Amino acid sequence: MPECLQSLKQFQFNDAEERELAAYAKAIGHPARVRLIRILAGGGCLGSDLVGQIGLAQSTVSEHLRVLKEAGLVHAEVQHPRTCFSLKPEALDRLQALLVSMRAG
Amino acid sequence: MPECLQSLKQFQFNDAEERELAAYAKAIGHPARVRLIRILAGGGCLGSDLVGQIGLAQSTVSEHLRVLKEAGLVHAEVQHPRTCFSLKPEALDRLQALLVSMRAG
DNA sequence: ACTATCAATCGTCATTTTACGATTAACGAT
DNA sequence: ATCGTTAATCGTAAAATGACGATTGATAGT
Repeated sequence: MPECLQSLKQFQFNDAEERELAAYAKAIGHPARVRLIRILAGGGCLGSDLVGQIGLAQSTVSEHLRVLKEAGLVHAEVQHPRTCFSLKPEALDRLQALLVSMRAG
Repeated sequence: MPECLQSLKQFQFNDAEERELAAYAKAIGHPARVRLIRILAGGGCLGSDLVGQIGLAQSTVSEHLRVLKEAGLVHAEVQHPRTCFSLKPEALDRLQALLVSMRAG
């Protein structure tokens, strides 16, 4: 019997929060998307000079941005033919809060 | 010309850190793994009562645990035929630090 | 030696993700 | 009306992921 056997306490899970955290994490879980966030965190937004900053095809970058948008981490404001991308800081706040609460529970 | 055009500043990227963050996030990016972490954060560790707590097959839970181990988030100590799983808090610390530094950069 | 137990691994399948080039849509400027 | 620019979308292909049941390996107990 391992001494590490936990007291089998009742966990009250919060499905919604768990899935929320997983969704944020999944969105961030790619180097290209981390870099995109990193750039957007650097202030304001900019069209797809983003494409230049990342060594990927335009369509691929667009797809990564779509993922980030869908996860609610990034906001896009179309001003044709450009689109302005910006970080949604409140989403990162939320993510950090979820991380903390997962540890403390 | 969108007023949000950023000053095109030189970003000095830290590839290694970006990939590190992405790897952590990717590992957390699944509800089942969030739940596993959540349980393990609740103290000590326990064999695969984990399997019971999560509505998935033993082999599937084992695979999720493997992912978490590989990402360095969880530690496994084998005491045959059981294995004790435990959270590595320093990994979560690191993750949180990376998140912060990504925002500030 | 045999059995029971538990986690890892294997083989398989369906789904999702990542990436690309090509095309399309939406405008501003000429 | 045409052209250029920019981002989204489409079509496609390769790879990775998630899930399962079945099998295996490693012990402790009988």
